[in-house]
This record gives sequence, structure tokens and C-alpha cells, in this order.
Amino acid sequence: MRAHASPADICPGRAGLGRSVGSDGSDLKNRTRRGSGRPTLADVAGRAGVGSITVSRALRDPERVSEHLRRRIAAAVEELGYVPNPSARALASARADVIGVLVPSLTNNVFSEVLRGIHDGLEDCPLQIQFGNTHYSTREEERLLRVFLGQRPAALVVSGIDQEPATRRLLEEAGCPVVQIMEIGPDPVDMMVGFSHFEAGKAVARHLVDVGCRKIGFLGARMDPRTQRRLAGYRAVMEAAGRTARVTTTAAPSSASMGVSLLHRILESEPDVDAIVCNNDDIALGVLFACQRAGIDVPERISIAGFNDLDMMSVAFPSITSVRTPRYEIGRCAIAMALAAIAGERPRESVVDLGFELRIRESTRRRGPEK
Amino acid sequence: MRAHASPADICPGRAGLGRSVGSDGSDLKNRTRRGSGRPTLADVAGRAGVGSITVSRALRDPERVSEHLRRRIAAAVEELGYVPNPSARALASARADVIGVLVPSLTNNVFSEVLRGIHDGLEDCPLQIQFGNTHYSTREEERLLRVFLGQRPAALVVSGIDQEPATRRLLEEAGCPVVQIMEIGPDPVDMMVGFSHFEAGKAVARHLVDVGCRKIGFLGARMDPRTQRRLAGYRAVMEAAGRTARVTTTAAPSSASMGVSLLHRILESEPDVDAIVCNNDDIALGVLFACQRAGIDVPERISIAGFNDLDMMSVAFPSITSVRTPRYEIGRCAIAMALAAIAGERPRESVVDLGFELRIRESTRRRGPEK
DNA sequence: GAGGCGAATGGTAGCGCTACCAACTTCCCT
DNA sequence: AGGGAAGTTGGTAGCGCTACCATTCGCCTC
Repeated sequence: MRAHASPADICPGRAGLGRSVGSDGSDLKNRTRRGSGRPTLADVAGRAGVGSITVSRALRDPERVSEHLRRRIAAAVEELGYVPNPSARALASARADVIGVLVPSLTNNVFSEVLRGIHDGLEDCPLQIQFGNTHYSTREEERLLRVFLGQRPAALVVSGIDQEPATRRLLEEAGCPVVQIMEIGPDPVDMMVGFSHFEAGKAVARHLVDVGCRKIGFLGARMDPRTQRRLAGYRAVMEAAGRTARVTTTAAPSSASMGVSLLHRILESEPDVDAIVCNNDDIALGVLFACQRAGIDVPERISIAGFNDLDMMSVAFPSITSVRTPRYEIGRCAIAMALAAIAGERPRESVVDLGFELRIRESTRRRGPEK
Repeated sequence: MRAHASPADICPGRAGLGRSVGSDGSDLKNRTRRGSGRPTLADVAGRAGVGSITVSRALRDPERVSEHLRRRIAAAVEELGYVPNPSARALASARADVIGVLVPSLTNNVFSEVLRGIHDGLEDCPLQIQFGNTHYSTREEERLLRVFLGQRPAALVVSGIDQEPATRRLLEEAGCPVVQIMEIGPDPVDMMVGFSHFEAGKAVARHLVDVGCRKIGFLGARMDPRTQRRLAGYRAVMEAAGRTARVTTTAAPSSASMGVSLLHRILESEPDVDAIVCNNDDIALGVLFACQRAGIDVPERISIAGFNDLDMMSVAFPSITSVRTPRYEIGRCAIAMALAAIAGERPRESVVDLGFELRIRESTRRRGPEK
């Protein structure tokens, strides 16, 4: 069985890698020096018969090296299996080719879409993503941010606009582009990409009013700042329409089964609700299933609206009205803005509103005038 | 230009971050040197009146420094707002405090659960996760692996057991612990955590046979190796039971709407199927909705079984039989094994089977003897 | 009391790379 | 022909940290 690098036994003898560095008869004098046992820039340079700085240039900025040498260097890199050492690069250049990304959750498919957009936005550019999960904790957010800043990242992407003052200060002094995502607001640290959750909350509520619902309830789980703003949008519409807000929430994480219990809870206190605005699509699905199970007709007796427009919403039976949010696009746009800023281009607008779109479906069919 | 930082004159005059280091009236002579403009180990050492190596030890291995100095050093770290530079550490010690994790997908909630387990397993240990998304491409897997190896990671976690030969060789020569996750097999590169997808596929199929289904179809999307093995398990049971395998698959990614179209496709070629084994729960949900919409009674006319046991399965109406897979546990276990191996402990068993559990629900109720 | 051993601390020399300059080569303009 | 300008290449000195010793000091053993 193979031995591992325990902290005690790392390096010098270097586990017998297949690759024998410099079989070119160098001073291999069994000098058990520290190194990693891999070819370095200098090895490549020696092989190609050029200075190491030229190799460095050939790799980073091929334009500035003659065709001739470029070819020789590429061959040497290939033969030696040279891979650049990112730590050395970061140390020497005082900046890491890393973009730090902070999101509050991983299980939430909202953020996995955002991450997908971020990855796609990076395409084949040599930046790496350094990823952190704050678990919806501002303390953890600050801690992770400090860790990230220690690496002098090329850019930072953080979720939301409600950073603690200390965290905000760290971001302002980060010395690199910062993109706040998911939401927009009046006072960006640097740049923002997202949409207005308040407006989205209003849009759903207004739609339910418009299709003739009277007693419109709101179900929410894990009331993070974005959810709170959607709730505020709902409340604003209720008030403007002279309706009573009927809100049931929980701090627990959101899920379909939570949707089931929230529906039961709201039906206890408000037995006559005829529409449910759901925090998100998981809740909405739970509510739909709970209605089906209880024999409550959707949408005749209760209309349902979700949020995020997961793929499932359009195939559910009945299909569920939801708000399509540009999750993937937010990720892509955030990275595009970060890359532009790294390249020194200031965006025309530092706050980008990607909007949202109400997708009206069977679960909120228009009703006739009541009884 | 002046002589460089000899231990005596360590750099008090840094670039003006908000934080004013050492207002202790030093020689700030406007020397625009390269550095990052942040406090370094040497700054802390100067402040605490000790050697820099002692600070390094106090930070990495506090036991080995006297209580007295440890306190002084901690104070200096605090005052200066010192944050270690991970690149310098990695360069000097020839290894990074990073665990590389390769997964094939982000949107797939299977892997987001695994990642959650990985993050939780890391707790407050100082390792970082370096995360890569292979998009189910073996080429991309190899490329990312090379990138990761360039950083000399402390450990590597990869998904699946079907690496290309070249990729496998890279893993074998990585010189660090390697954990293959999601599946188990006879020939680990190093360690494995997962369960048998073949057995899981068999378990579902056998269950449907046992409850009296006759014509059992299989629907699959994105047929990755794990899905293939579940399909093989299904086929094995069909054959043993003398039944015809009725398989409809697509290479496209899995989703609920794909479940809908797969159901329509299988009903065209096999109008009399009375049970559907689904690749995963998204498909199963799509199938359920499509049945509801088409007026096909579940489970009386068609039984449905999913895979993964998402939260939704238990609240669906009817609730859907599925196979609970230890996704979160796989992540935790993989990290635990990696950490143990980093610490030099060899696990008793290098292959850990975390098993699976068939959750029988309403969608596969037992049927009476057929007509 | 001499010798020795372990614990605590420090000095030095890099890790592999890039920033900064210097040098050297063309080639064009006056 | 001389004097740059522009393009190429190389040397040197670190980036901030840790490995590897060397040194110091206290304390125990014989």
C-alpha cells in the first residue's frame, strides 16, 4: 500500500513520481533539497537554452517572445511536463489568480445556478474560483472574507447587499473589484448585479389581486433579506389594495415538506385563504401536494404562486405560476463585470438590474366574481 | 536605493491601507518596494520583539512556544491585523492547504449535497476546498486535475471510478491521499466512499417485481456511469425474472420536463407498461405530473419509483418510492478519510460502502393479481 | 560539579516565480 | 553615419514564508 504525505514526511525524498526530472545528467548528487521535485521555470529555461524570465514571458504573454523561442520553449514545457506553480506566481506578483465567491447556501438550487453561470462565465480564462459557503451567517461571511482577502484575490463576488458594517469595510478596502449579486440597491460597494426582490414580491401579489383572489396569504421559510424584501413587496400591494396581509413564516430552511406544514399552519389561522404566495418554488410544490392530498382544488379553491421558476413549475399539474429569476445570468454577468474590472475597464453602469419575469400558469387562473 | 530588509529594518512604511501600521515613527522614506503592502510575519515579529520563525511556530503549532511569547505574539497579530499569506506558505512548505474536489455537475442536487457534506466535514480545520466542475467530460476532468496537481494539494476527491487511464495515472502519482466518491468498486486508486449503484438498481427493480408489476420500464437521462450501473441492475433483475427490459433513455440532462417527454416516449413504444423505474427523482416527478395530466392513475395503472429520495418524494401526492442515497454522508466521510490520511493514519478499510435504503411509498403500492 | 539532554528560540537559505531594470539587437529617421 | 525608438532577451533581487540547522538555557543524572 502506498504511503501518504503525512505532515511529518512530506517532501524531500519526494515520493517516487514517475517523472525523473532532468535526466540531462545534472548535478543530481543526491542533494536532498527542499523543492517539490518538479520541473521549474529554470529547468524549462535550461532545456530550451534561454533565460528563465523569457520562459515566464512566453507562458504569460506569448506575443512578446519571438516565434522561434516560443516554439522551443513550448517543446521544453511539453517534454518536461512543466506545470507552473501558482503559489510562486502569486507570491512574486503579489496577487492570486483567484476570484473569491461567497454564497449563503449550496443546497439551494438558486445558488447552484448562479455558480454554474459563474463557471461558464470564466470559460477558459486562467482564473480560479475560490468558493465559500456562509450558511446565511454574517459572522461566517466576515471570517471567510478575511480568509479570502489573505490571498489577495483578483476579484470578489458576494451575495446580497446587507453586509455588516465591518464586512462592508473589508470589501471597500479589498483593493480589488467587488460584485454584489442577487439584489440591487442604491449603494454598491463597487458593482452589483441582480434584480429588485421588492418589485418581484409586488408583481406576484398584484397578479393574484388582478386575477380576483381575495384572501391572499404569504408563506415563507428561511427569511433571508431577499425573502424579506419580497414579503415587503407583498405587504405593499396588500395595503394598497386594502387587503389584510396574512403571513406565516419560519426560520427553518425551505423545503417542500416545509411547504406542507406551512400550508397547514396558515389554514389553521386563516381557513379562508384563497391564494398563497410562496417564498419559493419548493414551498409552492409542497403546498400543491398538500392541497392535492387534502382534496383542496387548485386553483379553484386556492391559487398558488411560487418564486424562481424551477423547471418543475411548468410541468406540475396544475402548472404553477412563478417568477423567473435570472440566476444563471447573474452568475455570468457578475463574472463578466469582474473580468472587465480586472482588465481595467470601468462599466458604464455599476448597478445592473437583470429584472425578473412573472410566468403565469394554471395555478393562478382568473376567477369569476365570488359567490 | 537602500539595502533591503535586513532583519533590523523590516519595512514599517507600508502602502497606505486604512490601517496605519506602526505609527511608531519609523523610517518611512517613501521606498516603493514591491510587496503587498500588508503586515508580514517579520512585522509581527518586530512588534512582538521575537524572531519571525517563532511567530511562524506560534501560529502553526502553539504548543511549541512558551505561553509568554504566545501571548505577546497574539497581541501583535491582533494589533497589526496580520493575515498569513497562503501563497508564501505553500511555496515554502511545498504543499498547499487545499483539498481539490472534482464533481461532474453543480445543478444536480446530488452533488450539492455532497459538497455540503464536504464543507461540514472540514469544520474549522484550516484546509480550503478547491472546487472543479468537470461537466461530465473526461477531458475536462483531466485538465482540471492537472491544474489542481500544480498546486500540490493536500488531498484530492474525485467523482466516480471510471477515470480515463491517463487520469488514473495522474491520480496514482499525485503524491497525496485520493478519495473516489459516489461509487465503490474493486480497484481503488487509494480510497473510496460510496455505494453500489448496481445493487441499488436491482433493489428498485426487484421491489417493483415483488409488488406485482408486470411490465416494468426504465427511464433515464444523462446516462453517466453510475446511471448505467443502475440500469444494469435493473436489467439483471428483469432477466432473472424472465421479464422484458423496456428502456428509454436520452443523453440530455435530467429534469422534470425531461421526465414528461420520456414518459410520452415510452408510452408510445410500450403502451402497456405498468411501472416506471426512473433514473432519478426529477424524472420521477415529471412522470408523476405527466400521469396526473393524462389521467393515468398512479399507482393503480402505473407505479413509479425514483432515485435519490429528495425531500419532495415523501410529500408528493401520491408519495413516491425512491432510494435514499447517502449523499451528504459521502461528502463527510470522504473528507474524514482524507483528513485522516493527511494526518498519516491509514484507514482499516480503504473502500467504504455507505449503502442505500429503499423507501417504499404510495407510488408503488402492492397490486392484486392481474385481471 | 561536569556532562548531557530536551525545550525554547533564532539565523539562514531558499521555495519558484515575477518586477524592475539593463543590455543588446535591429531598423528607421534626420 | 549617428542617434534614437522599438522590440527582444537576460540578470538580479526579492515576494513572505518555512525547513533545517545552530544556539541558548534550564535541569536532571551520575
